[in-house]
Amino acid sequence: MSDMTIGKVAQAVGVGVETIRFYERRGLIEQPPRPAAGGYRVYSDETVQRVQFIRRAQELGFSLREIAELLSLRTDHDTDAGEVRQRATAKLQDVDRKIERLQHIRRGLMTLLDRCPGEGPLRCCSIIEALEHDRVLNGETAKRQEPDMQTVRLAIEGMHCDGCAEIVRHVLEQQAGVKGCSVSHENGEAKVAVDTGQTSGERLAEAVRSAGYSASLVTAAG
Amino acid sequence: MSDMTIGKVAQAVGVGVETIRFYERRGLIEQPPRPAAGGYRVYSDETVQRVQFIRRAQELGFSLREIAELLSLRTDHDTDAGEVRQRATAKLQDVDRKIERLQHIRRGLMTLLDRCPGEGPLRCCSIIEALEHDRVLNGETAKRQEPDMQTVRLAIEGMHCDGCAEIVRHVLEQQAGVKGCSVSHENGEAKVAVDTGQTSGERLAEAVRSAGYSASLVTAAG
DNA sequence: CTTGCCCCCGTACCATGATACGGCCAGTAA
DNA sequence: TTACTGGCCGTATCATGGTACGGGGGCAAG
Repeated sequence: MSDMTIGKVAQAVGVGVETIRFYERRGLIEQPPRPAAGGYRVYSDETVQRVQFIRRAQELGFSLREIAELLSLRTDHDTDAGEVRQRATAKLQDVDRKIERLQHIRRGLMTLLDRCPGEGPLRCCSIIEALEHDRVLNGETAKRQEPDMQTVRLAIEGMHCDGCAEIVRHVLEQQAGVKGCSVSHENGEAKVAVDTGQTSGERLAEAVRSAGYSASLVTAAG
Repeated sequence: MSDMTIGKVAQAVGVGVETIRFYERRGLIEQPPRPAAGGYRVYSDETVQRVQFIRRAQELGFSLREIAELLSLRTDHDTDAGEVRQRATAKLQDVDRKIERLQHIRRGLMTLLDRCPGEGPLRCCSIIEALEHDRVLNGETAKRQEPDMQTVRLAIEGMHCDGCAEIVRHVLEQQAGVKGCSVSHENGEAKVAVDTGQTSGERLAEAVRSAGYSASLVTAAG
């Protein structure tokens, strides 16, 4: 399958001709010389492989710039596999950050939708109201240096043994802003020392819920 | 705090002057007329509110285009609050899709990193190799109709009671491709009926681990 | 009255990943 | 030979959310 025109390559990979040319301009693939005799450029199977490489790396979240680096690593025979691994790890962290950011957004939207009446005149719309007056999300922008430590109590159902309590403690301790916590399966309760500048009780409850328990904030002081 | 210059507005909200102007060009905020007497444009507190609205909505993942719509909804007094809620719901779904896509990417990266030796010459690099030859991700492109059902066994440590087993079962059942499963805390084991076209044993183990247990694939047939 | 900071305005530019257009030429089939 | 498809090439455009620059003018303090 060597000796193809650009259109064949595009078809083989399932992308547009313009896309191939775009990758050429970006230096991701080499443009074969135009035959001295004139006529069309001759592409080989190697180009197809390379474009497929690019597409697969894109599916993994790598940008074209990063893919260019991966490609040159691949060509450079001094490259250690650890170098590649390191990039993949970095990308994984990158993806994790994006996911975290989106989950942050998700929590904000959920909170608004929770409070929303869902119908009626606009002046009753809690969403618009929140956008007008509240700080909707509390992470990220609030880089407050002085932590605002509080103790939050969570009522947790579904813990059947100390092992469960142990797991809940583990989950809570992994949350940002949690400085310490104690969990008791006898009482069905967790006490969490938390910097409310970094997280909120509701978020902690959500974390516990996503581990498979039911959790709710105990609002009354104890 | 009315009667401010554009710079004051920018400062009050914590954005650049150029950003305000950009929003004006995009029709998100109205540009006050230049005084007939000449001099600087006079901005009011309302502009500050409006820019803050925009920023908050951005934090919730709305694009400027969508925010423009929200703003005009807000002005239009015929708007029902349900309209706003509907947009928020749509955005939530949007965010969920993005999260899913990223988690898909994440799984792909994890799979690659799992198999990766981490050092040595490049020809041993399973990551490069996968990009060269494999279909790295299996969702989305591979819409295989015929499921490839198998039974996977997981050895799980840390389940102290039936409640734990219950939770693990719940976690497993939420995974894509899982058709059914049984979990026993006595045996420290889960048997999962799974479509390996949609997920992998390692991914299931990972899911269990992220719920706070330790899990490993039982490779020997039982 | 000068210095220096800020506003005004239009335009250009950044990254990202393509897609589109127009004019010309190469190759091929009827 | 003619017509049609498709390669070639440079440039422009799209969406997204801004940032930057340059020339000019306003405004206030020293």
